[in-house]
Amino acid sequence: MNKKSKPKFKPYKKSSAHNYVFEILKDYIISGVYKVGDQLPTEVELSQTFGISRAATREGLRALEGIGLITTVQGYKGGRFVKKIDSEIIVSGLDLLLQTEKPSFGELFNELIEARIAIECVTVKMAALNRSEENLAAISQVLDLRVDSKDEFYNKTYDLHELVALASQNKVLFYIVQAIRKLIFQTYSNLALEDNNIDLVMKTHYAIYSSIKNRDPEEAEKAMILDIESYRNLYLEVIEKHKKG
Amino acid sequence: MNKKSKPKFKPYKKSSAHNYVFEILKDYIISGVYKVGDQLPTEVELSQTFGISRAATREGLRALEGIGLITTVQGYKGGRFVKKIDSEIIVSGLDLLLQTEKPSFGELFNELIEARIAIECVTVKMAALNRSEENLAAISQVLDLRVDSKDEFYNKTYDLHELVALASQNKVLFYIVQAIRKLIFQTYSNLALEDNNIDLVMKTHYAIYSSIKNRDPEEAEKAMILDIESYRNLYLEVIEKHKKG
DNA sequence: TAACGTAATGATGTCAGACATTAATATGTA
DNA sequence: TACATATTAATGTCTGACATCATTACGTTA
Repeated sequence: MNKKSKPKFKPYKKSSAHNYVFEILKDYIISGVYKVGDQLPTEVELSQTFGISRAATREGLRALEGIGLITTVQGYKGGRFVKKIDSEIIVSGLDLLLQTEKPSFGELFNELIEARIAIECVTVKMAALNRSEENLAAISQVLDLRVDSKDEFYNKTYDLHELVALASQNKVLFYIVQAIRKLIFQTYSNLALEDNNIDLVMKTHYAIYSSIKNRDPEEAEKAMILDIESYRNLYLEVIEKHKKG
Repeated sequence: MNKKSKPKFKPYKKSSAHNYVFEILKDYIISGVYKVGDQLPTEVELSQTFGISRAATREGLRALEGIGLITTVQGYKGGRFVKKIDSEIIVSGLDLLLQTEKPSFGELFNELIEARIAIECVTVKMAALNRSEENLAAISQVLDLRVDSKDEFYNKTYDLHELVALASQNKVLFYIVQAIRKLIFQTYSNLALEDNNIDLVMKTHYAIYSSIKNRDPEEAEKAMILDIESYRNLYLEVIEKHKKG
């Protein structure tokens, strides 16, 4: 949003000042008055328009930062900026939730993989039934990408599963799939995967693609299970080595 | 935690003061130094032990409040208290995520219900396979509860689906089921459901129970679909009336 | 004695105003 | 041209005072 055409805020009445800042700005962001990447007014401007102190304003902004709606940049050309809302804001919460149970390294991994199998088997079936031509083209494009390194390969994998979830035409499931996958990769990112199974994974990916293309939910599910299970085994091998080494 | 045996914090060095407060206290809460319901030291105490100002301390606390880890109580006997971490911290994020797409009332509802069907069909099958005797007893107990009012009835329903998800023995799926259900109920809580279908719901609930008891995943899935679909229809009727009225 | 009003208490909430820090940019000098 | 320095505009921090809120304690009165 252009800073010159900024909206006029009403000064606050009830509730606390900091909470008022939080609520109002949250509404403005959600309703799109401030869009992704936009800079919010400065602390001083906000406190003036709200008619409250800078300290209270900052507390409200800090809460907004906490829920992941804005980021803060210090220095010249700094300020508060509206963040892109993506599945990340679920990931941190899900992580907290699971950590409170204090599961072991392997336990958590298995539960996450099981959850992936459970949900992604559904999304891949839905994708086979509901996918558009655009969905199919996008998936095909990712499969055709030239892969030069192991890392690139796993990034590509990342995209494929997201695109499949997207093709299910269900946003709820799409975000949940994303969140679980992100959590897995961020939790176990320290594990360096071997690249001896790349051929297998490429086969299963192609099987997923073609079953979606052929609108064959049963085949799609089988391929998805194979794919995720092969991932699980890849990781489990490394985890085993990790324990021994 | 007993306030008298409070941990000694190291004064902060790098990163910002408010962020230090946020990170340290978050760690203390996650690692269980401060447990659910415990009162944190007061702002003044914290700022003294951290060696920073009250203002910076408050900002850190506000961020902790933002992510839902603590609550603030004003007045005598007030203070900051550690909140119970439950699926609520995903619900708000998921809500934000879905709102950004600006779906219509009915669109969102259908996607949420579809997601429920997708995931709860899996959890109920897993429950049929993995449930313990304790799980079964808990479900049975909820079914036997005397129900005096419509509201009570729907609370009971709430418990049943949670218990089934719990019986799947997968925490990830359990929390996700909880989150989706909470989001539905909080988004559509203004809709007063008719009670003319209670008999049907009780039947499907019993069917869910007995198929879990008999360790019959196929029957369990069928019953679950019936149950959620009947819910969907209940709501859709009301939504239709809502549009007309 | 019981009921009610009021003061004390201890926590968070708010304020004003100063100065520190940070990082991009502009400027000046070798 | 390249490098060092000053400027600038934002957030970061500090201090110390006062306001508000909600529980508890107390004291007065019917």
